[in-house]
Amino acid sequence: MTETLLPAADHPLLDGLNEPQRAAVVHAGAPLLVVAGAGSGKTRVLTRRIAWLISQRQAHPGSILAITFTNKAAAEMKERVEELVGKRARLMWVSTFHSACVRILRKEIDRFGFKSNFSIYDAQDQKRLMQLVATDLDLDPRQYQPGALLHWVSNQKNELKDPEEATREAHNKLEETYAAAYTLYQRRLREANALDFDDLIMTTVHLFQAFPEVRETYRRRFRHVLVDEYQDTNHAQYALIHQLCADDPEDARPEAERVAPAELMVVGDADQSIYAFRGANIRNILDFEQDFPNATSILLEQNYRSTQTILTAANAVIGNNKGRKAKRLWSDAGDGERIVGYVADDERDEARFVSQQIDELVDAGRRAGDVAVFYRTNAQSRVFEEVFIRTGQPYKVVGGVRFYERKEVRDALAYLRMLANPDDQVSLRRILNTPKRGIGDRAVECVTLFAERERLTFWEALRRAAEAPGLATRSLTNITAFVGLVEELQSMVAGGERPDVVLETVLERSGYLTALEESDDPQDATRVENLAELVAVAREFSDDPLPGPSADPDDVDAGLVTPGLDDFLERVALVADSDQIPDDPDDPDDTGVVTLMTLHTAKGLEFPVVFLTGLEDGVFPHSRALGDQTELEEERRLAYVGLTRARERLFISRAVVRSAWGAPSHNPASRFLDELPVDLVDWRRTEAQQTSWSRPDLSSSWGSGSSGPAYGSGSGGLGAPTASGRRNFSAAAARADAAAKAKKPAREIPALELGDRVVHDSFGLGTVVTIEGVAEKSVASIDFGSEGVKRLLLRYAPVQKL
DNA sequence: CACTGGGGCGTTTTT
DNA sequence: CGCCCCAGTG
Repeated sequence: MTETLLPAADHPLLDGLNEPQRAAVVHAGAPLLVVAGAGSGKTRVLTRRIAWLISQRQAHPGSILAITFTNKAAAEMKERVEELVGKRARLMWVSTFHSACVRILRKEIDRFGFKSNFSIYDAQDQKRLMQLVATDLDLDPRQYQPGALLHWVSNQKNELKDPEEATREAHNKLEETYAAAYTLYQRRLREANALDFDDLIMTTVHLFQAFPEVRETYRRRFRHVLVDEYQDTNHAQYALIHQLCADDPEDARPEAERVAPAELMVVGDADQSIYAFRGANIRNILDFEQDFPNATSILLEQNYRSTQTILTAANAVIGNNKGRKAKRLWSDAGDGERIVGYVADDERDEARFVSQQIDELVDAGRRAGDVAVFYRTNAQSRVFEEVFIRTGQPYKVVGGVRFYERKEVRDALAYLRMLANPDDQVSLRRILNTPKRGIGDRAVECVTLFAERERLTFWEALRRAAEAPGLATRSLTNITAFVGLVEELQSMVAGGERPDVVLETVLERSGYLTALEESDDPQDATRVENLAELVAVAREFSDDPLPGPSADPDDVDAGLVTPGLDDFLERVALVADSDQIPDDPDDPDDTGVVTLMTLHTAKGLEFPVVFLTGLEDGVFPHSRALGDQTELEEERRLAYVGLTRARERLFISRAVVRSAWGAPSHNPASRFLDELPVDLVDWRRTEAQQTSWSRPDLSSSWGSGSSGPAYGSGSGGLGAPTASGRRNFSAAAARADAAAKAKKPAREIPALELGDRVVHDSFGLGTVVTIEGVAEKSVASIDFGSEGVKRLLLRYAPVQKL
């Protein structure tokens, strides 16, 4: 199969590539595994290969399917390929597994009795639905928590097991109950014309299995399949790829008549597999050569990202994992600077260290946007935020409390989802009485019973609520009004109105916006703003044409269609955390902001300066992984991912004492620290240098070597030690302490006015929204941005006017 | 029917 | 410590 034009060695698409990279780009024929170490230029290889396929091997762009991990990665890849080969690139399918499956399912799922406007249920929707299921089955909520049930269900789906199979395989009471919950859960999903995340993949695979002609259609269509981050695929995703790209064992036709399978290239790095907890199967990449006979592999070990120091450290750590394929990253960028280490007294001290280092870096000419701070769990971001606010360091947290998880945003989207798919029970129930319109639990109960008896969907039952027995007249009136409202809105959607217009109308006509505006809860002002933001998102989305389903291959622009409500909902359902990363990188005018994120979110990214924080046993590696070799190795891979994000400078830190939910605990150093070669790390401060004995005032209350905050000379400024280092404190003592703290200043009440900027000891920077009362009794509502709006009694609140 | 307050929980990581 | 659920009251 290699009679394809031998690459002219100087072809521009091969410019600046090393030998294995070139080989991957021009490879033709057999399935190819590219084992791409961190920073080895795999994105470059992927984009160049796609461009090569199109321009050198005459592949039609529409015959290319490229799977990436996030939508953002997909958009970037598409853009880069477009730069190389022009607008035709738009016809490619570059997307996540989930988006690709949705696209297929919208077209084909009617064969399974779903309608193509199906809803996509996220974690919260799933939980609600599972709660309904558990109630229906009379399950003891303590023994069978929705979360645990869903976890089990998710595993079944990732293994492609439908409820029947799961039921057959249940061999004890527990499993039988789980299987029963799975069965009913799937039935409810179907009734709601909804699929959850895992269903998107599983259903597509089942569709291909049940309808060979459909599978055949896509096998014919996709001549080239490329999968990024292959180490993080689960079994269902593997099966999907296999259906598209392996020889079809069920195809009985003679060899000559069969469609040759697509050319497959997967790219990945087993050392960066960090999603086993959600079903990713590291075996997919390790066994690639068995799964796809006569596959070849190419190893990319030269790293173009980091200094050799950073790579040596990363190699050393990952080397402690058993049974991995040998791979050693190297760089010719030189050693660079040593890694800087710091042992902090507590998490606050750690954050202060990070902040101070960033200051120094910025003074030395570094952009704040070059810096990222990583941590193991989202909760750890908080103290960094507090300190950054105090020091005036602009930052951005990626992930955490997400925009799309806010109550008001979810309410608004529930309206839209219910309009697009009236069977969507979860969304419908959510907004039925939001804002309050006098349809309470009693009424809902009546309608539910009526629906069950008459075998109607919940929506149908609402429309025929007049026939429902036991419904109060007032409830019926309210329901009728609601049904009228919905039908009116539905006609808008049916008329093809733009998503942003629909959204605005929904917010107006439903009274949702008015309710928020009239509310005296100060948080609701922020909610109005968030909804305005959502409208803006919808508007931007509506303005941007999408590639249509039946694009004419020869006229790229003819294939573009105006996005509809379904498209908008789909986009919103499938966004990832890392899709929201500020993408400034090289704007010289913009010095950017420090980025904070979890290690998981950091995958696939790189930063000139990286702070890897919280390196403590119990934090990272996480306590739940400590007793389990497999999980510990996954944590180690996570460490490897973190280390290899750094281009030039790497800082590592830990805190001796860390307070988790109010209670301080003393954490030993992370075992990963012991795995770093000692000569690579410049420890600016070690545990031995801590001055824990310097606080005689606390000697009576320290149980086991807790050290109070000991500030570096001169840098203090935080006054007396707080209670954070103490342990064994009763709640009463803590309260008394807080009271004393509040009383102590006996300070005057700050004279605040609307719009004043203030700083609060724990909420940080805020803006005064309202003022009520006078003197001793004056209460201000202050918007603390990500912390929300707080009502504070100014006499006590630790706020200062700026 | 709506709201409030107490009590009991629990936390990894996320497409 | 903060969230969510439930019970009791206006």
